[in-house]
Amino acid sequence: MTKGSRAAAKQARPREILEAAFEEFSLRGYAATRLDDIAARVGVTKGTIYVYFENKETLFETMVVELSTPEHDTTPYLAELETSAASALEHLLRNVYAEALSDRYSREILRLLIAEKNTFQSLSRRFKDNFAGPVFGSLQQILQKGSETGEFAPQAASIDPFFILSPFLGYFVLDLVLPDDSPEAGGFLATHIEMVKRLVAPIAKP
Amino acid sequence: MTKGSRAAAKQARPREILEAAFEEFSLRGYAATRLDDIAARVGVTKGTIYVYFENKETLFETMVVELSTPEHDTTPYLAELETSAASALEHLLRNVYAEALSDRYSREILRLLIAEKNTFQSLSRRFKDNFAGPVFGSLQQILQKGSETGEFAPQAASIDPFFILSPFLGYFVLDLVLPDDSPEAGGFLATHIEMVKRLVAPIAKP
DNA sequence: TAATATTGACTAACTGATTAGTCAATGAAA
DNA sequence: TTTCATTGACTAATCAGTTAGTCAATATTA
Repeated sequence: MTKGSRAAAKQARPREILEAAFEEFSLRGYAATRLDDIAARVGVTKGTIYVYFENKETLFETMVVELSTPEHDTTPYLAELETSAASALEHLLRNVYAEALSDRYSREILRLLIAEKNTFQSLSRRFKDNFAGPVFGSLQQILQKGSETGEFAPQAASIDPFFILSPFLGYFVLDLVLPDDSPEAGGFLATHIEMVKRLVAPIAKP
Repeated sequence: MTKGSRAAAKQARPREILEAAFEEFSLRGYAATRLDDIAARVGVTKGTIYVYFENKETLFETMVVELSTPEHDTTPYLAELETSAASALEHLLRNVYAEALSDRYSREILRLLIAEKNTFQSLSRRFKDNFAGPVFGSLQQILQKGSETGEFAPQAASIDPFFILSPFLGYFVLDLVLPDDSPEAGGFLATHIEMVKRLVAPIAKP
């Protein structure tokens, strides 16, 4: 709980509550989380939460929106695409992994979105619009351009962009469910890049 | 609700309750599901559930165990491995997809396991022992054998078996969260097989 | 076959615990 | 002294789990 001047405490309060909410919601899920526990984690009482948030539902939705990574910026890849489609592709993959691994919140929030998909459909839609959509779109452009210039095989343009990212999502989920069994991230990324390059490469049968 | 002779009704009751429990739990998650709603779906009252199941927790765990696919039989792949590592690999992938797509329950149960991983860790362990473990083990053997016989590149033996399956898991999860955006399964599987073959193939740079 | 006794799956109404949400009172900062 | 963020006791609703009692199906007897 933030002390100090009243103004400073009040200003810091919403973020403190959101972070405590994240811990509790990700531990227990939406329905099983008690607002009293969130309040206790901050060091205040439940009434205080209602000063800053309308109700439990709003608190949950705000937490997801505020703590999950904002929209993924895809302009760097498209710039790089002028030089080399292969390096734009590699760059995109490295960034997606880096972002997911560095972000303390996004993995658990993805799990919450999976868990609560029937209860909070609007959040899945948000995820799609802000993250999945742009990334898939850029991938599509990279595949298109690469196959046009002959850097990739012609068929590369018709690969579903999601396929390129699917090992990443699979890794993410395995690590969520069975963290002890998930391979080390660096090696996994290296294999992933290798596999994508071979998949889009012009044919050269042995 | 099953009618007919008392004996027949009693005999069918547990399965009816488990199927109703599946519908409610997968719709709302463990904590938000009401036993009254499960009972109403069967056409009985809550007390009846307690004739057959000890409590809510036991009902949930039994539902997952009874309705999820039993252990995956990997012996066919290992037999096929004598002939061709590549075809054993393809066969394994086709079977994993076929099993996941044909089973009305397994996709949603996987989602529940992801959602409840902190609450029902024992179920994740079961999933690992009965499904993930055997499949990863067979894959490991296929990669090993293929690289020994020269059918695959030498490095194939050091690929993490999970990597081979990761696009499948990614597909599964996307389809769970954003069903409207997931590619058609047949095409996805074809790309997956293609990519795995290229990944393990002996090097032949263009 | 008919009358009667027994069984046990099921119900309905209940209890007790839990928890989202409210609000009048408080007390510390300005 | 005034302000207002915070408290904590409160309500109302929800829901897991319990149990005394019911009644239709079956078993038993005559």
